[in-house]
Amino acid sequence: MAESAALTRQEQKERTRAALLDAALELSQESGFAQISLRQVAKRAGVVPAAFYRHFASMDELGLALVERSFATLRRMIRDAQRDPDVFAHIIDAAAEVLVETVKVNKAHFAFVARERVGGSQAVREAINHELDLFVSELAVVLARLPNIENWSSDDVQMVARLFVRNMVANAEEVVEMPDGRPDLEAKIKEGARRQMRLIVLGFEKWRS
Amino acid sequence: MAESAALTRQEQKERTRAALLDAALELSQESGFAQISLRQVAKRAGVVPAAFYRHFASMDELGLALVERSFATLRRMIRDAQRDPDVFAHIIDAAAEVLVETVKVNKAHFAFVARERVGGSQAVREAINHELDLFVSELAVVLARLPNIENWSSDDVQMVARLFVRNMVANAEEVVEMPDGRPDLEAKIKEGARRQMRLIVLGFEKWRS
DNA sequence: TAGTTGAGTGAACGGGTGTTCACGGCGTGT
DNA sequence: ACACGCCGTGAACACCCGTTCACTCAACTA
Repeated sequence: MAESAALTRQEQKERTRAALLDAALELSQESGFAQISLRQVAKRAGVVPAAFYRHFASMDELGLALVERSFATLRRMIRDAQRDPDVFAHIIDAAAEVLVETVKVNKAHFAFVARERVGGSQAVREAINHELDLFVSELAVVLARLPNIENWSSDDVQMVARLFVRNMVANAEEVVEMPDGRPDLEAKIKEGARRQMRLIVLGFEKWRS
Repeated sequence: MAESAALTRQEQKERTRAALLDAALELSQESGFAQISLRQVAKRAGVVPAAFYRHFASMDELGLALVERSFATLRRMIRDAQRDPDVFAHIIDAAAEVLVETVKVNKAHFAFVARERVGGSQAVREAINHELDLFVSELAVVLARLPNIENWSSDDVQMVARLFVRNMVANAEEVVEMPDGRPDLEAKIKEGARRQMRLIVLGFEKWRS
């Protein structure tokens, strides 16, 4: 059975674990994580159901691991975007662009987060909302340095950050629901996101308390 | 003829149907509509599983009936609010107030819509998103008559309506997730919704194209 | 090299699932 | 007063589910 190279015990275990995570993510795209079964996941991963327990104590635990993995890619998206000088120059156009593109590439992860944020088990829901709260706070720090905002109360900044993240999530949901190979729809979503953000930013100047 | 007990055949049937709908709504509050079973619903409704089929061909069909029922209460909320002269006078404060109060009273229906909008079966999801699109269009008609908006393009008006409905849905989700008997949290959500709407409205004046 | 460890196996269990079917009983139209 | 129609019944079916157990056998360790 030695295909490529001899695998150490640890490598093999990690590989199976990853196969289980991939299988679960894949299956949950079709019907939602909450409705897939341990047996389906094991089967798709090419493993007997009992072997599942060598890696996770329950489907809930696997779900939490998936949350972590999904938010890791989300954070990477933000980090990469901040490094790009074009993004800072035309922040709104870039944000819409980056959002749609990244969601398209990591569709499975975003679909998982969007769905399970409200539809999942209690534990998974709480984990996702906690991560999103962290995300709002991170964005608030960035926003607080913008010209029109620098002397707002921190409550107000937090509010605006929530407004943005909320819309980001909603736009991500739209991209996820979007059928493949429809560049027209994609452009429409991008344009919609851009205009919504511009409208919100326009309100910045006149805001008081 | 008999005033108290005797029920006509039709009345009795409708009563069982309603019991099934109520049972499903109740159970879906605890764990989500997609994870409850036909047998659980029948049991809670006080009926044998096979009897279910006298009223619905499948759980999916029952789900669609629930979507209809839930949006009926949502529409009633808007209709009632428009009749109230106070609402037109202080439109934003009133909207936040009405939203939170109505969601609190009809928690089950809003929870159902919020969850199944993204987490439900394909058919249920599509039905809900269709209803929400109708709702956006209705709101767009109302918004188009506002002073700063009256000569916007219809695309722009639709965009703003989407922004509002999106936030309404998100705020409704928050109220639904809110534990009972926490007037402080409730006030916070209300205040957050109010400020978000004010910020968006501020952008109206300066909007072009 | 011999012994230990632990990832993966295959079978078995008890229980919940959707769906079907013949049947009983009661409101109903004749 | 009678026969019909239809809602609800209870049993049966064939599945799929999560979980357990003793097991194998290859990678590791001493």
